[in-house]
Amino acid sequence: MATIKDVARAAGVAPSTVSYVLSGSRKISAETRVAVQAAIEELGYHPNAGARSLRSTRTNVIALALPLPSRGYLPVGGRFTYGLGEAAGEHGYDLLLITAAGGGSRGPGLERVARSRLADAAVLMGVEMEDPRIGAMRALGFPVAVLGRPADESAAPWADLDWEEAAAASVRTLHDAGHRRICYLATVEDDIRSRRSYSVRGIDGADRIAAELGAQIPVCPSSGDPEELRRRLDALFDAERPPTALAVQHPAAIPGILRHLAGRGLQVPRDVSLVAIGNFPEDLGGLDVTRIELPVQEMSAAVTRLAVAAIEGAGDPGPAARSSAGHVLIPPRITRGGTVAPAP
Amino acid sequence: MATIKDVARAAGVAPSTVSYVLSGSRKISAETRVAVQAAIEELGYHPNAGARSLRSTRTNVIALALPLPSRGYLPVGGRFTYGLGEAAGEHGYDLLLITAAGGGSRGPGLERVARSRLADAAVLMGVEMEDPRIGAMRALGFPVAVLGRPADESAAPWADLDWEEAAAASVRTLHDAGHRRICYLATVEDDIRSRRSYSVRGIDGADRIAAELGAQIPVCPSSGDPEELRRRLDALFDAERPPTALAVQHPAAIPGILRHLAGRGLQVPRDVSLVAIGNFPEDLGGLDVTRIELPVQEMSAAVTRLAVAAIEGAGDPGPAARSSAGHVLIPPRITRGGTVAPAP
DNA sequence: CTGAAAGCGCTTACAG
DNA sequence: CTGAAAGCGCTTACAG
Repeated sequence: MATIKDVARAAGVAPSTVSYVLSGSRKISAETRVAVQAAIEELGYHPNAGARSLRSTRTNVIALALPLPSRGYLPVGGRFTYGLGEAAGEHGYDLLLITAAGGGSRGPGLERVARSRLADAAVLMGVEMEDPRIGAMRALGFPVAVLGRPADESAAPWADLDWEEAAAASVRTLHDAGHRRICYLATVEDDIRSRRSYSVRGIDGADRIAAELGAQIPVCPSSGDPEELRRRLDALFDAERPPTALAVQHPAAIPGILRHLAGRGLQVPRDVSLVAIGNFPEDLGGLDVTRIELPVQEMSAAVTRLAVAAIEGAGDPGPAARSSAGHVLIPPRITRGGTVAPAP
Repeated sequence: MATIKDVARAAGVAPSTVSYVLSGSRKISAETRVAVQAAIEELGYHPNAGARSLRSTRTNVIALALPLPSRGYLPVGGRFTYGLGEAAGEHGYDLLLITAAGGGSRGPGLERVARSRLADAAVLMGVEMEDPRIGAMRALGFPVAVLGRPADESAAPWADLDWEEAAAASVRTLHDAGHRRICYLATVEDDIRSRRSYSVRGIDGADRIAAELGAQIPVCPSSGDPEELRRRLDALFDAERPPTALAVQHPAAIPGILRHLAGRGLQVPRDVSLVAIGNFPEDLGGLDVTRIELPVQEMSAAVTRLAVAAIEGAGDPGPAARSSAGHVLIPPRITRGGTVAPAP
């Protein structure tokens, strides 16, 4: 593999000149610049990443700390990897994956990556309301950006769909259609128990809109086990005053829920209206559901921008600048489908 | 951040001794080993990745070259990232993502990563029968392992589900149930046109079993556009002699296909039998479909093992050893569900 | 406008 | 059993 010395020799200049041509941080005569670029092209030269990062303390890599997939959920993390990879690429960064379990025998991935300077920053996914990773990374002086909205909003820059408003808007849509017996089917209980931020925020939004409307909006956790979920639906619809509408924050379950309702002889939307919250377009496989989709591209772009800003601002500005770093709350957009009808 | 010098000072030894404790490549007295390990623990020391890779020409990173998601398919690449990340971790490697488009302004990702030694090897996904990436990496002396089964089977180590046999077994299952009008619904046409290996292998398997059974098994490409797919299904079932059974290699489309058949008044399996090929468990969202699932863990583990072997054997053994490197063909396992019944 | 030199933090022959 | 020294390939003050 060609080194900077090879390029320098081929171009008849000093290695440092090659470096300056590459970084553009010095004025170079057109003549030598052209010669250097020709040599680079000719030799297929790319700077050695290890040497560059050793010298410059920049790796041009962003680490992605994936959550473990919750039982019964699609591995949401995987769906973000494209969006994040592309966003990172646009800023000149590559993306290094860290699975929560990962690291093998080398210890917990995130801390190892931070300490060994394998990356310049980390994007944290599947964040919990009180997430220990944020404090840990801050203690190491390692920049992070959070995909999600933790309780302490000033602890780190973050970007998220506004799940509170998404839940509220879904319920409001159903309420506006005249429904008075609305049930909020929340995320799977594993996620609620571990206080994943989108779970908690969604439930908070349902509670908030209930208070606002002066309505009772019971919240029911979903289950990753399809059979268990069906039992809960049965319990709900076997009750004396069954709901006429559902707001559902468990995207992967939507097709199964629709099938189960049909199996009970309940037609959607004639007998039951439904709004889905936070699904990927593909989750529904062509089903025409009224929904709030997860804006993967927007979220990926936003959190990447924050990570890059955190890298570039690291050290320089005071802690004040770092904490008010930037918060991006993406407003939910509701897509009208065929699953909401006026209350019977 | 602590360096090897800090550790050496704290432990009262030379930096080289710390290095030897870390690598285990030299006998160290128990006393000094303990002292060094205590200092490492104390200081939270992790070796700087850049320095280490510069010196040792090993990064302990495997690059993952993702395919662009085909239109209408779930981003299959994302589903593999967990499996590959964990497998890599078990071998002491991290995973660096390269999206096909990726690299931003820095040029095509894979070649850049190879040339700059950001990784020790690459795993190639979404491979085509004649995939130019394989030759390109070979020319650079950069080890690869392929997730898929390209035409030139000796060009690189590869691991794949045996799609030919998967297709054949699916058709055979339907034939055994007495069906004589079986249609093979292949992958989306984009994938067929670009000759993605699983597309081609699947169709080859259908053709092979047709010849074997002396039967006509028409092959119909699927479509990423749900509406277009419905039109094709209509054309199929409006024909004079409509199929009584489908083998479907387009996992994401299964729920939509079942709904569309139901919409036409066709009951599965009473009127039409169906076998799904290559789906993830979550694709079906609880549907009880006779199917051959994609063995993500097995495939991930196998291709990672091949990548690691390619790294460790790089340079050392002759080209003979490299080309016969190792091919893992995973036999399909059929899971009986409720979508196959005897022919009417 | 360009070059020579130091040094980033490691690993690994070389020496004892 | 341990240490001193060279050097991996870059970047960036320092010098002209």
